[in-house]
Amino acid sequence: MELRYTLNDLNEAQRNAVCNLSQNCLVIAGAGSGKTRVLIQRILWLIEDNDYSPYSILAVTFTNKAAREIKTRLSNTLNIKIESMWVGTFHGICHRILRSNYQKALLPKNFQVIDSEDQIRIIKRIMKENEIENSQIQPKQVAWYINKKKDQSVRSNKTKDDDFITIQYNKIYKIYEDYCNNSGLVDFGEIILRTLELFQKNIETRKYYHNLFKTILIDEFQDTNTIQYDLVRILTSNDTSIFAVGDDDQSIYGWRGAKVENIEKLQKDYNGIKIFRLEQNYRSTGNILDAANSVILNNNSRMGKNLWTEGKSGDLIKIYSANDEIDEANFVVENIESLVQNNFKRDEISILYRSNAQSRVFEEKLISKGIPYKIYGGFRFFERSEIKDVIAYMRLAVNHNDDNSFERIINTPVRGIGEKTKATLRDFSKKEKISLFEAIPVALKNENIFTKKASESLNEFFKLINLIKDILSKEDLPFQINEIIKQTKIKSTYEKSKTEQSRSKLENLDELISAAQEFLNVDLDDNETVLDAFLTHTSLESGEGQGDEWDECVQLMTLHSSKGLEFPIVFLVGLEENLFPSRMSIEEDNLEEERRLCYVGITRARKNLYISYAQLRRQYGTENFCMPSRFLKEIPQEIVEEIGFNPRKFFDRGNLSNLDNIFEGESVIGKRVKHKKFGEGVVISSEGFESNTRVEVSFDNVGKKWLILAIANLEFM
DNA sequence: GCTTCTGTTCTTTTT
DNA sequence: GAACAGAAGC
Repeated sequence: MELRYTLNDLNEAQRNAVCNLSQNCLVIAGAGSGKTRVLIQRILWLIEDNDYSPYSILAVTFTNKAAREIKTRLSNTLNIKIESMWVGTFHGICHRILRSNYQKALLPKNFQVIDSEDQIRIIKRIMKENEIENSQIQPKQVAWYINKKKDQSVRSNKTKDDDFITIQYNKIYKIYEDYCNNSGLVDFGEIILRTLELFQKNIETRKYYHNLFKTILIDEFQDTNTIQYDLVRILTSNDTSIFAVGDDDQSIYGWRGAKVENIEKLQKDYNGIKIFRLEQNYRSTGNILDAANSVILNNNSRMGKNLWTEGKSGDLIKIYSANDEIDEANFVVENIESLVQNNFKRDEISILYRSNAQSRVFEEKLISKGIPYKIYGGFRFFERSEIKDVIAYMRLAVNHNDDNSFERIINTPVRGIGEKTKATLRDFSKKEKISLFEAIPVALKNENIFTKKASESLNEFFKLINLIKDILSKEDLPFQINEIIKQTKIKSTYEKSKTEQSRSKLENLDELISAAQEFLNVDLDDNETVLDAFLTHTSLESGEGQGDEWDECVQLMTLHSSKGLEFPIVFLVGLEENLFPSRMSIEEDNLEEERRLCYVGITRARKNLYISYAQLRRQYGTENFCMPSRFLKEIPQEIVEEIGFNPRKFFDRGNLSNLDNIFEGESVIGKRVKHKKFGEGVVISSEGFESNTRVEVSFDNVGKKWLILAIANLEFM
């Protein structure tokens, strides 16, 4: 049945925000107050009641998932070509703009988007080739530095050399920039920076988009970073209106450069902006809301807001004290089983955790009980090595300058081209100033550069890429991919090895073909082919929604990816110090963002919230005793029901008795201790302070272990 | 040049 | 525990 557009089911505050003619609006909306709904209704109101063209509206979301959701909901009401609407992430929108303006943006027509893994690979190679090998400089950190610079619109020629490290960073940045330019590659940060520069340098282009976009709507505004803000700024003319929706309490991407201050900046830069507040929550029970409110109250830097509900207080929040991570998973999965028996659907239940690595235990338990589940994020489909190999073949065939793809596949599957041959080829391409791929035929003309065997292999490879180029001009995408997998011998190589791993890789390759199948009826922009669109899709989208389309799955994801979603039942797991809040954030004193993440987690729940923590957790191969997260203590005791075999009673804790005396001005390192289970040993290091103190003990019989002093109950000898 | 073994290091979140 | 790098042996 087709839904009709109506404003009737909005409350007054929501309706005020949706229907107003002020040029610029800022909606500060708490969790569950109908934020997305307001955004969608606003778009509909502009189109249906104010004669806006659907294509004159730019709506920016934070994730692809959110963009898809908005598009789906709009298409239920509007009878138009939704895909052509400007709804997407900053990256998606900017990419689309770059495609149509590639010449002005100084990009080749077939430029390709690379993901963070590619970026790190390139940096690694650059460091090796330029002999910048120093234990203090890690590729990951260099990538982080470059991305940060790009987020501040700082090009490599504008960086400042502060110390030895930054000198090296800047040197790599410069080479990396040249490398990407020569290879026609664009990373995530570059997509945004290029677009901003395009508008800065080309007044005509800027004017074109000023005329195109009458209004700009931005979801999750608290998560915009500096360059994204600048981009919004440059896209607004005197006639453009802004509609920003955000919640400072849900700002959880500071580590990626997000600036909550942008909310205040917006109020300064857009004079007379009208502010609306949505504080009535329609999602959660009173108890869940109380928990969320009391946790977030511990943060100092807040704009201030208190969510309320007309609903009932509901069930108590259940907090389970697990023996270890396996016991925790048992608890969660057993409860899921009984919930499903009580007529809850599996997709109404979610398990939320702080780090991706935590998902494994839950997966194993769910599999053993035969409960379907779906994991969001984590290992992304398109990031799997076998998938990236196939994509690299396609990319190299499309763009011969793509040295990164070349390096990836030149010897995958193995064809006898080793380090020596590669090095010779690299030298040659550098000397001739041509790409690695184009260097092959030229180099082969010179006798005796390579061994006879290497020459043959290179020649074979050259022919193979040309064959793929030919394949890509025939039939459709699924056929092409299937053919590539065969011709490159990727398929036969995996088929030969009979391991479980190879079998799953083959399955993934099949999934890639079905992903291509779904791509056949995609809407294309100007200047774009199906192949272009597909290759972009593989780096800009994670590959969610692929494969298992059975909708009734238990939902597993990190707290970060849960933002914007809601579930009747939420299991919030791993509430332990050093895990959540994470060790990094404790060390860097970044607890407020971590607390906001907790707030996000709690407010995902509509009806029932289960929280759990383990007293012992195996991590990175060792056993660690853990302390309950400080966030647990911030939830009012009256709305909590503590369950579990051996409740830790974290509310009463905090008294360290005799241990305090031992610490008074004296180091524990070197002291001999006795543990009930592990026996005797020597303390070899310690970190943290007060109730957070952890010590590393080298036990005589069981080796080294990290223990939490407050819990381990060590006897000092 | 390829494969296998061993030792080392790094462990947060994502477009 | 996994991913990676380097060495040894084929």
